[in-house]
Amino acid sequence: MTKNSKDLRSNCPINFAVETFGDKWTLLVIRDLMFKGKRHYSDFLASDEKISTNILADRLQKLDDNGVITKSADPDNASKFIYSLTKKGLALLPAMVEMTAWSANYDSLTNTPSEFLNTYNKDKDALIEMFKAQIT
Amino acid sequence: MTKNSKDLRSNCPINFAVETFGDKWTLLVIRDLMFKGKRHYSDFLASDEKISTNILADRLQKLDDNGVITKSADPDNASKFIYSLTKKGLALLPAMVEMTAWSANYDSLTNTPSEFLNTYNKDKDALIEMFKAQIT
DNA sequence: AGATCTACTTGCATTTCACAAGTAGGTTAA
DNA sequence: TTAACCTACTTGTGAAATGCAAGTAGATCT
Repeated sequence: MTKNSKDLRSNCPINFAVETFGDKWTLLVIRDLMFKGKRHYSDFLASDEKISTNILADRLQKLDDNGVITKSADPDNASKFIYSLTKKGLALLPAMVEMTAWSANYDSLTNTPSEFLNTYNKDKDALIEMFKAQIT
Repeated sequence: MTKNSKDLRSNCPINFAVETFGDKWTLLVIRDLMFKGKRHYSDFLASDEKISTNILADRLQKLDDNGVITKSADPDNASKFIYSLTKKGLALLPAMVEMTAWSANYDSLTNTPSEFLNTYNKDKDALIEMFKAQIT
């Protein structure tokens, strides 16, 4: 088993995306890292959607395996770990912004701030840069 | 149960996206409609990833229920149906393009044409318009 | 009219997931 | 200094989703 033989169903790029985050939970963890500044295990557990702890542990591990996030010791507390997006994870930002815009347009109950769509419609690149600058 | 009470886990836009296409198969069906011109049940069944027929029937139904696709009789063959993207489904094109670009950049085995990334880097809007024009 | 095509449904075994409980190491407060 | 608590998990068990094979009903081709 070499580095690149990951037993994908196909080499289609959309399939690669699906194999990376095509489930009910992974994208929510990425969202928490990207837009909500969450960094610790217990932060993710506390999200609105109530992810269960075994699923969270599994998804964090898989995201790490796939190079989307990294796990490091927290210098402020030896019993905590800090999870962060890698460059590869950060590169999902444009896709996340597009998904958010789509939902804002088609989900009548969405809680997307109206300012998001305004900026999205005026200057999409600026919106993406704004989020990028804010992610630590 | 009103039209908008869909029992979502939250009103987060990313969660809405996940509830719509967050599984191993739905995005592949959308891909086939968007980029591969597939329209009939048997076309989707024939994709590289080998979706099984009960899962395909279920996903087509859910996409129809969610207003992402429509199902109509085929005027050329009374035993066939034509599946098409709605406006809501077509609106996923920018997100699909971003996901494709991400995979093209980070999956060494992806079969994305190099021309895709060239055009994406030069003029993203033009790329999206090009695909939009091509979807019938 | 019989075979084939098309879009499914049904049944069953396997895999994945959700929920609850348990655990091991580190931290805090008395 | 030790007991309670915090943090990041793992384990067990039942429920749900999935995969595979077979069956079906209406339409079409020959």
